[in-house]
Amino acid sequence: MKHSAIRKKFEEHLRTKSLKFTSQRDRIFELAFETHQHFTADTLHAWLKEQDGPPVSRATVYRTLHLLEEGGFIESLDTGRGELVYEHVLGHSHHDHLVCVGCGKIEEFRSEEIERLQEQAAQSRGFVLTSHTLRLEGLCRACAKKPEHAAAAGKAD
Amino acid sequence: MKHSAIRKKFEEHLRTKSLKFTSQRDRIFELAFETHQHFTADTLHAWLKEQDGPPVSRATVYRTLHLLEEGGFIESLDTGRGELVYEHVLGHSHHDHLVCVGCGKIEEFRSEEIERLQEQAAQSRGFVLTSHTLRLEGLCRACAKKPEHAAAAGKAD
DNA sequence: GTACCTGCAAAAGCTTTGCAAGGTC
DNA sequence: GACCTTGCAAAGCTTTTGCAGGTAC
Repeated sequence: MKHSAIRKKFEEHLRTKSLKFTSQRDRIFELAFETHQHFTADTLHAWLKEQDGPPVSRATVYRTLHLLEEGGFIESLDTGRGELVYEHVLGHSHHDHLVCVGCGKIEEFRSEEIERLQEQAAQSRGFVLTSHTLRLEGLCRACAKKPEHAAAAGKAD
Repeated sequence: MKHSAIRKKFEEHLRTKSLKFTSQRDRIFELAFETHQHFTADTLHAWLKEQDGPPVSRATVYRTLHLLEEGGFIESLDTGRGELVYEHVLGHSHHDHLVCVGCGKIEEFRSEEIERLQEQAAQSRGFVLTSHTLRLEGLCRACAKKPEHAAAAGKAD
């Protein structure tokens, strides 16, 4: 889906819920869809500060992020330590994450087979799936080579 | 692995790191391994309060939980909303989670095939896996029947 | 006796909320 | 003009930390 189409969807979403299209929401939306990185509310807030426009409060960032999440425009996943990370979703198909515990890098991947097996596992237990999170943790190629991480690569204990 | 063996391991772990075996640690350890549920630090703290013994501070609960996690006795997974949930691990093989978004129930499951595919996906991207988290979200059989959840089961909106 | 531990209470970090002023439709 | 939004600052949560007294070894 193209950026302009997604943007239309967003405006439409706001209209549907009789919400206003404000400049703050516009800027937050744009940043969320311009980046190809995962970001936290705080990161996005910092990006806004770097921009030319007037400052946007942290509260508004959080509120808008919720709005976008509810609307299915972005998704949150957590770093594991009390912080939510967002990524845009529309125009960007579903995928899972490989997280490097050495450097924090996040890679995305997708396996149709895993998706299928998940569906199957859920069904056999009577669940109707709405979403899932698969997070593989380990060391990326670069970190696995570093001596200080050699131990972690060898064991699971 | 039997409870007594796990307990020995725990005592040994403490000794190895020249840490003391205190009554607080003992009680926290016991609770973590007695339960078959997932628990938060706060839940465990509440369980301690219900017991006959003297109260144990929240700080100690957190500290001991970290200790147990480091030692590989328990694992944490997050609910998705700023709260860590623990479960014991030794004497309890690896598994993934099915979480009901309707009632919060957590079911465990394991699929060898998914495990294998994960390994494969990681390897092909140069990652050495240390752990993973697979969390399927949806509605359990009971919740899927409830009218207030019917919508969620059908759509992703 | 020497670390190490504990409890308390305060602090920290992320996120949410109440309220009055301001913007959108 | 009505209602939704914003910003601010304060509060809410879970988790962490400094310190003084207590405990295991």
